[in-house]
This record gives sequence, structure tokens and C-alpha cells, in this order.
Amino acid sequence: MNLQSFYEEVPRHLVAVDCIIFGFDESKLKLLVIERKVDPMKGEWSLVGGFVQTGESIDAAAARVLKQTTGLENIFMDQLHCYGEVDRDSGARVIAAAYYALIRIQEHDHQLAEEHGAHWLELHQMPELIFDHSRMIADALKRLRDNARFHPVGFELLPEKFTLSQLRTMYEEIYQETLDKRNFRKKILSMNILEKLEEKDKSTSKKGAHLYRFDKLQYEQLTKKGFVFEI
Amino acid sequence: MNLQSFYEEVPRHLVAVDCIIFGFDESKLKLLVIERKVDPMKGEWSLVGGFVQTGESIDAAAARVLKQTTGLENIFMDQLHCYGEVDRDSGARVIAAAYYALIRIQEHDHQLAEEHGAHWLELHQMPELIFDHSRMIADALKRLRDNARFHPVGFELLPEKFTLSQLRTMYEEIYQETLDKRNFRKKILSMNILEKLEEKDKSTSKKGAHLYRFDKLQYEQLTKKGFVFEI
DNA sequence: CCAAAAGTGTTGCATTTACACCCATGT
DNA sequence: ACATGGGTGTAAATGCAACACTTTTGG
Repeated sequence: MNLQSFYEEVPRHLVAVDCIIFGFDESKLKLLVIERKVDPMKGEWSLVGGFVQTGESIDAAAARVLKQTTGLENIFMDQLHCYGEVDRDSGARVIAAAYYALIRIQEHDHQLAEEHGAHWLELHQMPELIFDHSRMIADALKRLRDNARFHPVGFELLPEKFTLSQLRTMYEEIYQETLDKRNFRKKILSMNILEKLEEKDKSTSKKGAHLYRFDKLQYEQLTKKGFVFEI
Repeated sequence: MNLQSFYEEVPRHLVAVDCIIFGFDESKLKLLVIERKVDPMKGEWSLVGGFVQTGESIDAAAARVLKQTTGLENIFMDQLHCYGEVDRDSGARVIAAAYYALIRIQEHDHQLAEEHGAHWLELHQMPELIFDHSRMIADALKRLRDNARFHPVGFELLPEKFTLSQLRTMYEEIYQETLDKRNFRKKILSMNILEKLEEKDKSTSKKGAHLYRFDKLQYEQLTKKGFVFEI
């Protein structure tokens, strides 16, 4: 068998990417889903997705799909899982690599999203989605929870400057449990990975809450010395 | 655009599976690697792999590849990651889903493995492998460590009956750190997920060490009640 | 002046770590 | 009788969870 035939005898497959895009809007964890515009399943709820092109890495395909619907680039995005059941897509045999992304919901291109039929829905009011997309969402949520516990990825969901209340609320949303205000503060501040700003956010109280910024550089320094983030 | 053309316009890809097969041989964590028998890279070290066939799920393809080289079925196997860089395989554009498996090294078909040019190599004397296979191994090891910390997957590497010393040695191998004998015993026994057998293993000491068996059913019961395994 | 969110410490309890000697037995 | 790995308990330190009041200020 020569080199040529070794690869040529092998069947080829459609490969798609699907994106589970998380956003945090004030106090709620939300997902970007679209009304599907193509058959099969036209009009049904779906994740945003697309096919991997020739000469395009699957990571690049996922980034492209994300940009198409949100206008955003250089976003936190991680491969979730590759779904390869033969009949998972009712239109054809499609292997799907799912990616989950954490974006700052405020910063995305609302108009672009609207043009694509995209909607931000809260997690607990998610409708049934096509194919195995509901399963993907369940898997992504589990992954987000696992990941956010030991890595400071949550900050990707918040504006650059945030209050400790916002931060705590975000974690409460992710884990669906209330966190003690004092213990949370103590823990997160003791990590020394937040930069306290002079500015205050007065939008939610008369007194105003200090704004903080995640100090990524400092986090990386500490990590090298053995520090492990944990919520 | 009709349904037919929607899928037909899309490029198709070769999809491979590669298996990172871990085994624990007495006291060492090992990996099954082969001397590649086809071009390109014939004769180089490689993970065992194969192409996803038409009508075959990617999980099934991985299970098939595992069986081909070890003779084993119904093995703990988890998808690691899908590697999709365009140039990762120098022979053609191939998207690879990597799986990692934990097997009881004693139970595999040695002869079959040998026929496939397979060798068990210790982790820290692993040669350079083709393509991105070394990267896959690094990722798999990290995943094994993450997974074994909170899930009782380590038992998949041990014989059905094992001593606490074997169990501890296995974790020491996985994490490359020594564990206190008494504290380890205390912790693992307090979980109530091990069944103590009457039998003793006298192969490593005059006195003989009690054999234990992982009680999977019990573990699942406890898990339902909120128990979380942790080493 | 009052409503509403921000900010602040202490204590008991549980968990984790460190650590050293006796036991059983085959040779 | 002795060498070898198996098996056992306690005390100190650390980390974690529970808990309530004061501060600020815009309206």
C-alpha cells in the first residue's frame, strides 16, 4: 500500500463546530441560542454552529462562528467535547466539536446577534434544542462549574471593573447556591489576585461599592509559585 | 438552498481516533505505544489509532482500536480532546479525536499487542512520538490526574483484588509524590467504598497484606447521597 | 431620617498533617 | 532470631463555616 492509497481509502466526514456561549447579564447566567434558519429543523432552537472548512483548524472554525454571531474576537473559548454518534444530526452524518465560550454580554454586537436570529435565554428557561444540543448545554454547564472552581475563568463573564457583590452573584448563579458574603470576601481578597480601584460603583447603592479588577499577571506569578485558585 | 445542497457544499474530512492507553504494572505507570507500520513516519513511535468509518461512532472507533491492540472490551475510556490543527498530520489533513483508556495491564492480550508492534513504556522514559502524539500524552496525563483526584477511576488500573499498598503506590505513581501510609489508609477506608476480603496477598511480605475490592455499587449509592470521592 | 446595600471579625468545629512503633511470619 | 513489609493512634495546626452589626449616603 503506498502513501497515496493509505489515506484515499478512508471515508471522509462532515465536521461541524457548535458554540455554547455563556453570558452574565447583571445577575443572570444566560446562553446565546438561535432560531435555526436552515433545514432540517428550520425554526427550531439551536446552538450557533458551522462547518469546518478546508484549511481551517477546528479552533479557528469555532472562533469564526463566535465572531459571526457576536462580533467578538480573542474570547475565552475551550473545546468541550466532540460528539460523534452516527445519527446525532438528522440531516446527515455530522461529527460535531462543541466549544464553550465565556463572553462579556455587554460587549457583544447586539445588532449582529439579532440579524442571526440569536437570543439570550436564561439557563433555567431553556427550551428543547435540536439534535443533541440540549445535551451539549448540560455538559457545558457541568464543565463551566468544574472549571470555574479551580480557575479564574469567571472574570471572563464580568466587565473589566466589577464589584465584589457582582463577583459573588456570578458564582452564586453558576453554582446555584448562596455564598456567605463575609467568607467570600475574605477568601477572594486573601488570594491577592484582585486590584482594588479608587472608583466606586454607585449604581446599586447609595454608599457605593468599590470596583476591582482581576490582576491576571499577578495570578500567573502566584500560579508559578504553586498557588491554586479555588472558590 | 435546499436540504441536499446545504450539506453537499460542505468539505469533508478524515477523522481519526488515537488512544492513550494507561496501564499500571506492579509499581509503574505505563503507556502502550507502537512502532508505526505505515507511511508517513513508518518506524517511528506512535499512539495506536485508526480512522472513523462510515456508520461508526467515534466512541465505537476508539473502542475498536483499543480492542485491536489489546483484545479488551468494556474498558474505562474517555474522550480526551479533539485535535484539529490543519497540519497536525504530515500525510493529510486529519482531525483526531484522542481517547484515554485505563486498563488492567495483566489482562490484555500480550501476543496480540506484540503482533501490532506495541510496547509498554514507562511515562518518564517516553520517546518523542510522531505528529502531536507527545502533546496528547501530556494532555492525557493531566486529565488522568484531574480525574483520578475526584473519581475512583484508579481502580480500573488495578486487578479486581488489590492491597492498600498497591493502591497507594498507584496514586504515588500518578501524582509523582509520596503519600503518608497511615493517612492514606485512614482516608480511603473512611470512605466505605472498599470491601475487605479474607484473602491475603503474601507475594510482597511474610506477614501478607489484606486484599480489598472496590465496591462500585456502594460508591454509587453514596454518590447519590452527596458523597464525593477525593484523594 | 430612613432605606438599602457595603463593609467588617471572631469562634467553634472539622479536616488535615505530621509522626514512630509493634505485628506476623518465612527464611 | 531477624528482616521485611503490614498495620495501627494521637496531637497540633490549619482551614472552613456560621453568624450580626455598623457605615454610608441619596432621596
